[in-house]
Amino acid sequence: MLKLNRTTEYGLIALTYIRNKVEGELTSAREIADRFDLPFEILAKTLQRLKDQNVIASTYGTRGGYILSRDLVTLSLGEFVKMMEGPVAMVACTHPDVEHQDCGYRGQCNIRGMMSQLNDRFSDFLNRISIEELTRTPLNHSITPTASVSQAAAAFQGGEP
Amino acid sequence: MLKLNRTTEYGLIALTYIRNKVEGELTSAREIADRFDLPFEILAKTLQRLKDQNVIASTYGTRGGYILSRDLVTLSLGEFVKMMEGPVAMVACTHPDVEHQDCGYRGQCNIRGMMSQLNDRFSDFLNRISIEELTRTPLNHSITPTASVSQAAAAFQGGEP
DNA sequence: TTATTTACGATATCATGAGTCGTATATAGG
DNA sequence: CCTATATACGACTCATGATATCGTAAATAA
Repeated sequence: MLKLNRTTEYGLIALTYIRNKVEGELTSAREIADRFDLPFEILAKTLQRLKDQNVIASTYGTRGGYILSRDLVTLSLGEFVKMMEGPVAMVACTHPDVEHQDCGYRGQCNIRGMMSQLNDRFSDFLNRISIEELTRTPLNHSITPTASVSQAAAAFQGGEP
Repeated sequence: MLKLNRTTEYGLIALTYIRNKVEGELTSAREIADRFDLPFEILAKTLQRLKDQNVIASTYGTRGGYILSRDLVTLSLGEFVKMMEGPVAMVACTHPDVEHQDCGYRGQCNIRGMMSQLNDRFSDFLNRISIEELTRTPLNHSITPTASVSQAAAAFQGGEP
């Protein structure tokens, strides 16, 4: 179904929340988990991962927490997804990072070339979207039911599933 | 990892093969399964699905098989994936077709608006790619090891996973 | 009548995503 | 020094959905 992992979603929720904090204020995993009703352990791991990738920085101890440590303008969705989920590819067997995983059809696949091109275009699509853009909120820390969904429905391709 | 279903891949392999047949010649599921070493039952179902969606037409009986019945130029990857896998969305909960599946975070989600926009852009990306384009092969029925993979690797974003 | 084909549903298997549990380590504050 | 609150990290279980398999029906050419 081509959807993002939960961890990626949690990461975006967390980053959106953190980046809207006043400059210099720390955010704990507990705070975010409570605020958005997310499973604490998973969110904690997600944040640790973001810390490993130098997107956020951590402070140990009682009043510790996380703070933004990277310019989100230069962080693309492609890079972000890669951090969260590993190599991005619509078709795994053509992906350079996964190439050693021989799909077995190597010599008799008639779409490998096209799929490789498709992967490129897809990764290009993801790389043109910045996390800065994606973590903007109309209102700060917004709790918006978002009315724009109906527009989305209109723009979406028609036809029955 | 944002990858296509196997059925979608099988469908593309099949369509690529079928469209390169000489005009009017039928192709059986067995023929494709044998040719590309794919599980027959699944491929058969895939073809039946494509037939239900009027992409190909079927002929019953001993010398039966499938033939193209739709202009692939007007068939987009977005539409195709939807046929194969159901509603396309990077984030399920914002998708109009899936909206009734309340994710539970409705009132307290800070990314719903952005995710809805992302879904739109993603579906736009998929809709701009035609299946005609995607099922072209450099050589007919090509069995090509595709050298373009190295270019793909170069174009791909760098950094370690 | 038989071999070959599409058609369709039910079920089993398996991979992986998602979540849980347990423990270690650091630090602020009393 | 002690305790509450954090991050840090690994091992494990569980649920879901993708993938594959099985069985059977129906059509048609030879």
